[in-house]
Amino acid sequence: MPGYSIQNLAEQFNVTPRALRFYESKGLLAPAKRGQTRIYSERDKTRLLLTLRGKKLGFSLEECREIIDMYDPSQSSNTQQLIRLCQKITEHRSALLEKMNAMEATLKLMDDVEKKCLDKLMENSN
Amino acid sequence: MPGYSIQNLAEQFNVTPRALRFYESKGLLAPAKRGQTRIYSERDKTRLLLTLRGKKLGFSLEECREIIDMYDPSQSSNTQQLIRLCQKITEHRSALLEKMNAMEATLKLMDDVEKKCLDKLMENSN
DNA sequence: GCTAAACTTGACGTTAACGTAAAGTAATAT
DNA sequence: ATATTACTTTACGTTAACGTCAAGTTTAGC
Repeated sequence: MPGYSIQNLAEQFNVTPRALRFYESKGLLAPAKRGQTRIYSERDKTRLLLTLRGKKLGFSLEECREIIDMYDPSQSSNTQQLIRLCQKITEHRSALLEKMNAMEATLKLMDDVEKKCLDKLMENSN
Repeated sequence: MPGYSIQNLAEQFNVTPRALRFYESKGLLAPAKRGQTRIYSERDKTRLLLTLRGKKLGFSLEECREIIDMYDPSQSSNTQQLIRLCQKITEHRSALLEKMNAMEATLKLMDDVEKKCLDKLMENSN
């Protein structure tokens, strides 16, 4: 019997069931239902992974949904949609590259501070 | 006459004066005052840059403040504090590296989707 | 000296992303 | 059969990060 319970999936990703229901209400997940009970598929699991990944990068849930929906294979698209998708990817990529730059600048700063810090520690131990 | 007005600094970074006052209330900025009027120094400007950089990476303002305060040169520290700073840097770096991983995975995904997208477009044009 | 523009301090409003509590149902264990 | 446990929906509460007035003050131009 495939599929995960809400509690199970929540534990796998270290989030609360409430969060999963909330993501569903925002259109990020769409679990099947046996009666009232939610059953999460591999597709849901993947979308959850992508959602949390997006969050970690500072995207809003709305932005996550836009991205994930677009990339979802179930969107077998016509030429117009494919072109639009390519455009969107370019867009999203440049947003990511901006973040990448910010990240590298921050890492560099950290290295500098660490270096100065270690230097001072050497002095202090003289 | 050195220093920037609130409006000027806000425009430089494309944020609102309200945001700058808010950041000040959260301890991220500490502009001088000529009477009632705020005057922002280069130090304030740098701290603002770091704040916005942190935000872009998905850190909260509180986290930004913690990081920036710690790295601020005005914190000429004793041995204990220097050791603590080194530890914190290591911590922050691993948080950043996690984000970096998420970012690379996302870029990879984008490349894949783009490739499939272009393939389909080729088919469609046959 | 007066007006308009830019600044100030409250204080309340708003959106996102959930938390939490209430009240009910359904499956499971004893 | 009943009690515990896991699930459900509904709804109000909360925090972060500002936005948006309102009401007053200070500075710059004429």
